[in-house]
Amino acid sequence: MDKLAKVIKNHRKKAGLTQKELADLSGLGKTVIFDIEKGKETVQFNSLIKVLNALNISLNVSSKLMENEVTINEKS
Amino acid sequence: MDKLAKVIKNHRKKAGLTQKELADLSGLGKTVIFDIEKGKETVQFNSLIKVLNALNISLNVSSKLMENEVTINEKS
DNA sequence: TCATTTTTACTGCTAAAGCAGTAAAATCAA
DNA sequence: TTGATTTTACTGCTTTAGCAGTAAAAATGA
Repeated sequence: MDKLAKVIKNHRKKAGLTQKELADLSGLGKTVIFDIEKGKETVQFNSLIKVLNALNISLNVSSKLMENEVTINEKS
Repeated sequence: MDKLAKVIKNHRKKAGLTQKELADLSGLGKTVIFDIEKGKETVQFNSLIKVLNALNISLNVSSKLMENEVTINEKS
């Protein structure tokens, strides 16, 4: 979860956004952005998806039982 | 989100688990398992991770800004 | 250095997620 | 078909995530 936090913070920085700006862009409150980047585990999956979409980050699942990886969110 | 629901349901079936069994295995209530497989978007990220770990499904992020994909949960 | 911006952290409050219990509907297996 | 299992769906109840507001700490930059 900490890894995800770092990825998100990194992308936000590279996009030149403040936490507040990312919050507005994602349609969320600033608190959640802060919490996510802090690595808080108990956030809504929905909130995470909104942030990932705003930052154009793909979320994928894979396993030994699957031939191909599957992308969960729709932004590329 | 619907895609994720199908992946999870599929893996559960292949593992020969009922929703209740997966719930216990994940340390969650049966309601959440049902909700997740129904494609409910407003579930705790934490809950999802627990289910994915129980089913040995990797959750990964990727983007154009990243060279390599990053795995979020620790189970392979 | 000093002012401005940003981040971190805390506060109640409100909305809702998660829970077990129950029961009907659906699925499965003998 | 028939009985047992599983899934779907709904019920209150409890816990808590998310919210804005505020302010201190940290970072930025002129």
